[in-house]
Amino acid sequence: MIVCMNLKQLAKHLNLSQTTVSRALNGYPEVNAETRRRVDEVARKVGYRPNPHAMRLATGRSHAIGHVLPSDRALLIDPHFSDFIAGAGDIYSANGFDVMLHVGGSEDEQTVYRRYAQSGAVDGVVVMGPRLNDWRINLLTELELPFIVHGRAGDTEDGYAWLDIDNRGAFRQATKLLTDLGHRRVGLINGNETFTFATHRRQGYEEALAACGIAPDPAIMTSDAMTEENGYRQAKHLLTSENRPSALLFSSMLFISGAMRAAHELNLQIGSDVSLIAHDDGLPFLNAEGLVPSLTTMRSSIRAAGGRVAELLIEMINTPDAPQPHELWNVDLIVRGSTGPAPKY
Amino acid sequence: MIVCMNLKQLAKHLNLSQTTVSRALNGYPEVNAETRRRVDEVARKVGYRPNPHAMRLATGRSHAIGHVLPSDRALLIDPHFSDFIAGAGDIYSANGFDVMLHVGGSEDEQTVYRRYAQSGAVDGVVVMGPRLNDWRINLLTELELPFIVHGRAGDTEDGYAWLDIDNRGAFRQATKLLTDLGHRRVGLINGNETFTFATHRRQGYEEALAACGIAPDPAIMTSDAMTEENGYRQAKHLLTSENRPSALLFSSMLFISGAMRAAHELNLQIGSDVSLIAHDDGLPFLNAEGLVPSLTTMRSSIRAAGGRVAELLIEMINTPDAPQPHELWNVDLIVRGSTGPAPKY
DNA sequence: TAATTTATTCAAAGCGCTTTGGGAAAAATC
DNA sequence: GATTTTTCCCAAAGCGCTTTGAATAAATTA
Repeated sequence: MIVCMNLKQLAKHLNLSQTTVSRALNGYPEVNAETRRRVDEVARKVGYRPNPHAMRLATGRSHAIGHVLPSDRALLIDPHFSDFIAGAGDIYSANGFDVMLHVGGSEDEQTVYRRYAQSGAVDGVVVMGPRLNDWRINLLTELELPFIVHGRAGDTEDGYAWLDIDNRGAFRQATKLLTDLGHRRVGLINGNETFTFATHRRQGYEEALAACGIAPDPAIMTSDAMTEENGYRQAKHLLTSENRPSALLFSSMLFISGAMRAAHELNLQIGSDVSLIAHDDGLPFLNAEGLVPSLTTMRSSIRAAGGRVAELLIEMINTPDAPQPHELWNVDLIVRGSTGPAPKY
Repeated sequence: MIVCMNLKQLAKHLNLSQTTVSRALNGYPEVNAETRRRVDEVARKVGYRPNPHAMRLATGRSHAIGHVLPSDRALLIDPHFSDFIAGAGDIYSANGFDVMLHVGGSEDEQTVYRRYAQSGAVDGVVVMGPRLNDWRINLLTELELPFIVHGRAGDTEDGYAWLDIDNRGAFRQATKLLTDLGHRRVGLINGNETFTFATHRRQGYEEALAACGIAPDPAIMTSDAMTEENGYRQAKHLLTSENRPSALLFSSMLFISGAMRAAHELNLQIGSDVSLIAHDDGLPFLNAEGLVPSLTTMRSSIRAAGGRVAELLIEMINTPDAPQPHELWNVDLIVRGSTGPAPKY
């Protein structure tokens, strides 16, 4: 391993005590300005880096954030995770935080959280993909481990920190766009509704329909893992059904290519025979604008959310007594080529 | 925070010295069987968990593996990362290893590795998405930080541990399948060729063409980020070109839905007018079998690779003097509906 | 000038674990 | 029975950092 100077050596080198050097480096006030300058300079010159383990042991703070991915790997998490973490990662490293990632494995999720809390392995955790009344919230509260939820756990919004996008509003607005265009039969191809975000989306959709006096029809509403294949299957199914919808709303871009295939196969012109809108998390490998026709979307960057979630959590860790942050992000509806007036028969 | 018993308390509770308790728990031989039993039992009963920071400080081993994702986030990494880490995660946690993840941020990648090595923050790292003559290999070798590469860094295969799939063989075989079917003009829609895997794939493709006496034609070979949009654009471009290819080879499933859209738009029947083969990493949201027609693929689970890479790295860490592992995995060619005999004109 | 603050620094005591170097029984060997 | 070995356990010394409690010198106040 590489040679590495420790505090004691650095102190001797500087003819100072460890105490003073430590204080100088950590910005404590009781150290002479000139001394601090010297310490900083020499430390930089010799490339001194405090041993993180020693630091953690001494302070009890780990400067690490935990991300625990469920072992059943709900499909939601999958492609979205790397984007979220990419956003969060910038903030973490800018603040000197490490990410401790735990994926699946034999140890069950609950045990991992308990271990984290007990051992101080992390200073806080991010809860992703919350479900209705998610058990993690109770557990983490009980463990007194700082945490923030990306999303919400159903309709209880108090008692925990969260950042969510306005899924309900987005789907209300998108549905309204369609009804305004004259569509009376709008199908919903939703993600798995055990996830809160999917429930919210359905609610928004139903609210908008209700505003037009349209009763939601379960026959054209599906709730399923967000995959290309399901997109194809559900779209094909709905578009070939009796009294087929003239517009479809998708909970994810992952559905979309499948759905477009289905439409092509059925010789339905997208944007005229059938209108499509998808929620777009901004996945880098799937660009709504590049489709033909370009896709009308509800857009919200999951990456940006990752960054903000990280910021909020770090603030919470640094100021434990501050009130819990709640942020509800607006979702932009971007109208492009895949939506058009309802066809007249 | 939750109460937490430490070794000292546990020892007192057991009327033993810390030494003995520590040894009992860590399986050292010089402790009486009956004593060990007692220790284990009580430890389990009170839910004792050693403080990881203290352990790390004392042993100098972190029991953590580092994954550093480049800040420029080459698109390759993105959707594949979560799958890889899902496979690795199981192994890590089964062996008591944590994952330390670093994504982007201001600190540059090299500094992160240096920090890891110097501070012992991780016991080893996984290098993902290697490029030709990847600088990380030299750096990590120099730092004497155990590492394993998922993929290879060009044609130097010695001097570092790696696990790779036989990209060259796979593309040779796939190309051969097409030429055997009578295709004489086969297009290649490759990933970015600064990545080794993409170079190898091109080589395999060219070898198979050469075997039939076909000279590779740069006009029908592209190298680009693996996105849906690029799949569409490149396929459309190639399929509308003068003397268009009758078959296309894709480096990723991410290209595929775009390409199929293009084919549909051009009214080309997949499997007869144009044959398609894609490399399939087994991304959970994109299933080759579910497409219509089902897709002929070169299949290799990135998740399984993640698991094996983790295993190998842990072995390397535990037995530093063992020879460096090299594993080249075979890739299965699964023939489905998207390939057929070359059309006769 | 004496008494009090203030500004700097330091020695030493942890943080909770592993590990070294003994040491006292118990067992084995002579 | 005396000596050596083995078995089992312990006290204490780190690992490299932070932090407490004092100490010294300089500056201020009385």
